Amino acid sequence: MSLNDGKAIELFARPGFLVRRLHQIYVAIYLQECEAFGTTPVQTSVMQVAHLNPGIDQAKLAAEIGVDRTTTSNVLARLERRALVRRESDLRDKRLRRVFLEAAGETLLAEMRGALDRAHGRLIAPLPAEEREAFTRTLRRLVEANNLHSRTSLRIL
Amino acid sequence: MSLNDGKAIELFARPGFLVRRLHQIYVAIYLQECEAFGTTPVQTSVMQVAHLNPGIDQAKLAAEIGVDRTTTSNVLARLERRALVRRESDLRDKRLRRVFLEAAGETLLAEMRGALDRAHGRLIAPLPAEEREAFTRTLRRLVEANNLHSRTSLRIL
DNA sequence: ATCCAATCGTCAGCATGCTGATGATGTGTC
DNA sequence: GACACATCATCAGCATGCTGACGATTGGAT
Repeated sequence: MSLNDGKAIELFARPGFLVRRLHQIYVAIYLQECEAFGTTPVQTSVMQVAHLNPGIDQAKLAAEIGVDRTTTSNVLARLERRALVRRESDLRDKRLRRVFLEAAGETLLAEMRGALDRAHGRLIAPLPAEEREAFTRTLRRLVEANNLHSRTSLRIL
Repeated sequence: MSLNDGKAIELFARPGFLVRRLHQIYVAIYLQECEAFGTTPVQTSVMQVAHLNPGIDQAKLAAEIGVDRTTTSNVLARLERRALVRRESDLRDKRLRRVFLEAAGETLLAEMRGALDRAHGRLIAPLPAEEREAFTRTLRRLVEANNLHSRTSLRIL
């Protein structure tokens, strides 16, 4: 049984199955390209959001990347342990913990830039150059249209 | 900050980020549609492969769905606990544990058919009907081309 | 016959993700 | 001012995924 023998067609015609597998593949590619940095894809997303939004609270940060608050909290704890990120309780609203990217985090993010570009590039490299942009746009379209289906939806204005 | 304000464009132009998010969304849709069955997407894939290949060993089953042996072993243990699946040691090659879908598993799989179709359908429903097929084909193309990048590659003849 | 390399299943350990629950805090209403 | 309700962060618990390691077994080479 293989990709090409009829029996497996079932699974390989399923967009949900293929998306799971493609995600898995992206993680593998990322880990190859970013091995030297010891980070994960989600950790990188968290740092990017913290870079662009210094002082954002955890719940808003979670909404930016579409990960629930619990997971985000855990990811931040790991980044904080490595001193890439800092969390400060808000003095006015004591429920909030505000997130800041530390200097070490800024440096790391800058150094990762090339590896990150390569990782994303390799994922769609098998497509003809003229189809890559369209594929990414279609992905984005599906993500935006289906956004509300998952518990922690991305924030959309 | 939102999907549309320039700052977030960064992440939303990244195919890797979008694939992670779309996978997350598919899981959420699956769990809505298949809530009554108490299964996960991977458990369903395992059962489908066991249905089509009675007596397949765990390693080959893992390769069929692109999940590593350890995870597959855990998934099978859970399915076995629910008596949906049975594992038998091979008498000739004692390293192997052969997997069989139990009658209860066959029944469940049959009952899930409609919900599964709906789940996969909803994922690509936001696309114009004439683009859905092409999108799924592109996904498959990327999965096949990048297959070898992840540790547990899918078996390809 | 004996060693060697490969394979299989499992273990420990870690990182994403989810759920439901809880405690602390804010906000709005009356 | 008191009360209900919402929001934030975290906890426990579970399911996917990965890595590196291990013992058991197999098959091939010598």
